[in-house]
Parts: sequence; structure tokens; C-alpha cells
Amino acid sequence: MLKISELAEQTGLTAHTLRFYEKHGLIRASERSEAGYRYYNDADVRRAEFVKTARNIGFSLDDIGQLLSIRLDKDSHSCQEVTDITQHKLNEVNGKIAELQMMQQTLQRLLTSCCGGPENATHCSIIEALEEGELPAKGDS
Amino acid sequence: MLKISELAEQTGLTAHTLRFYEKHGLIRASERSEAGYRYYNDADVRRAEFVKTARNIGFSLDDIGQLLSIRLDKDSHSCQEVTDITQHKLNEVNGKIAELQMMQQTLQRLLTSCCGGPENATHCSIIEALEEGELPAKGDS
DNA sequence: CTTGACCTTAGAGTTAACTCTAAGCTTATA
DNA sequence: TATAAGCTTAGAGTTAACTCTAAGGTCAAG
Repeated sequence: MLKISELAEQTGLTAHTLRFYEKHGLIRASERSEAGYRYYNDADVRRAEFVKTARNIGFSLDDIGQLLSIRLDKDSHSCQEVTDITQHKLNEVNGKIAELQMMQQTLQRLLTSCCGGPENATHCSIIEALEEGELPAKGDS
Repeated sequence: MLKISELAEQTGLTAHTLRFYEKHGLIRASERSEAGYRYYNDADVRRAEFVKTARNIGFSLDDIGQLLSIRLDKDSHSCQEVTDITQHKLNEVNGKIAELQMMQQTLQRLLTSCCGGPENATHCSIIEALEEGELPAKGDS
């Protein structure tokens, strides 16, 4: 049985975060001491580690909630439910990557267009490009 | 001279957003009517469009503030200041892309490991992988 | 002169995932 | 037994960039 700070140490989450997750229904201590101290058993620890792993991959706390309830009752959930969550997340990630790559290209292009030197910015091609507009941006295909 | 909703239409920003930007020092109307209505002249419009372009590229409002003050007094700023801001943003974007690509790979790997079918999740390899931990995640190199 | 569209402000709400604080118990150690 | 470390709770604060609301003033058209 671990106290909250011990679980924090094991998982690399803070005690604050563990309480926060509890408030959001992700993790709880199966036992409490008379004084109200949380005590985590092995199953609790595994659950906390599951949460941490999922979080590190990038799942939202909401996603994690769903994954946890599947994990709790695997028999009445399908693999498809799990892949749906995962695929949805992957789509989101792919979308963000595409957006960022757009920004990356534009920034790269701006940087190569400008001397970057100590001369004053009167004819800075980055400033000029921003004044012109017409730069590729989020939403362009 | 444009009223706020007209400028909103021209720029594709909302009137709310324009007032928000004003509160944050990015855009203002050079004139006000007696009743307090904002009136934007050509220079204001160009400034608003500059802001919108920079925002669409992904610069933070803070970055945009800096770019605007360089733009306002180009003679006393260098190209290097501009490239510093741009490079800094590019580094940030590159970092985020790397993080997301990590997530992308992990999610991809999970998806190919799981059947995704209607069978129950008792042996779902995604759930199992999350239980094992040991998945590549943010911070791994 | 009335109606409806538009303008003003200050300030609160949104989102996600924490992060921290205050005030007060509890527990382990010396 | 004193002290320090650790635990509890409710609730506020953080960040970025909006987004919306309420309460009220203005203006153009019919």
C-alpha cells in the first residue's frame, strides 16, 4: 500500500496531479486511512501507470477515461472501440502535423529570404512579406 | 474610413477579435466619432492585415507585437531582430512537429498491432501495450 | 418616430491540463 | 513531546487567444 507521495514517485506524476486525476475520475485509492489518507494497492498502481502511459502518448484525459472503462470490462467492449479512439487521435495528430508543416515551410521561406544581418530593417524582406500578405497559411491546401 | 464591422469583413477577423487586439495593443482605430465609434483609416487597415497575416503563419500575439514595433520604426531595428523572432518560432514549430511525429508513430504502431474488429477486447493488443508501458513517448530520443 | 442593425464598455466564460494556496490535521522521528 | 514532513480539502490561478454577455447608446431607413 502506497501513500500518495510514494505513488507520485513511482509514476513520475505529482501528488497534485494524482488528486487532480482522481477528481476527474481517472485514478483513485481503493483505501483511505481513518484520517483520510489515500492508500493505493497494486491494482491502483497499475491503473495509474496505464494513465501515465496513455497520457505520454498524447491521449486526452477524456480519451483515457474511455480507455480505462474498456480496460475495466474488456468482455463487453470490442477492439474496434479501442481502434476508433486511437484512429481518431491519430487523425488529430496528423492534422496538427500538417498545420505545423505549413508553418514550418513558410517560416523557412521567410528566413532564407532575409539577410538576417545587422543592417536596419528598412528593406527587410520578412517584414515586407508580412505586409504583402499572400503567404501560405493554415487553411490553404 | 471603415467602421469596425467593415474592417472585420475586410480582414476576416471578427469585431470582437479586433477589439481584443486593440486591448492588447496590436491594432487601433486612429479616429473615433463623437459617440465613440471606431474609424479605421488606410494605415490602420494595413496594420490589421499585417497582424492577420502574421497570426495565420502562427506567430503569437506577443511575437506580432514585436514585429509591429519593428515595422513602425524600421530604421532603428535590424534584420537580425526579425530573423531572431522568426527563427525562434521555427524552432518551436520544429519541436512540436518532432513531438507529434513521435505520437504519430506510436499510434500507428498501436493501430497495426490491433485487429480492430468486433471481437471483445479481452486480448486487445492496444490495451495490453498501454498496460505494459514501454511505449515511445515525448522525451524519448 | 419607431424599428432594427450596429456600436460602446467592462467583465465573465471557454478549453485543457494542470499548478498552487491556505488552513488545518496526522504521523514519524529525535 | 516537539518539530518537521506529509496529508487533507476547497477553491483560485495559469496560459493563449479568443468568445460572449449585459446594459445601454447611435444611426439610417421607412
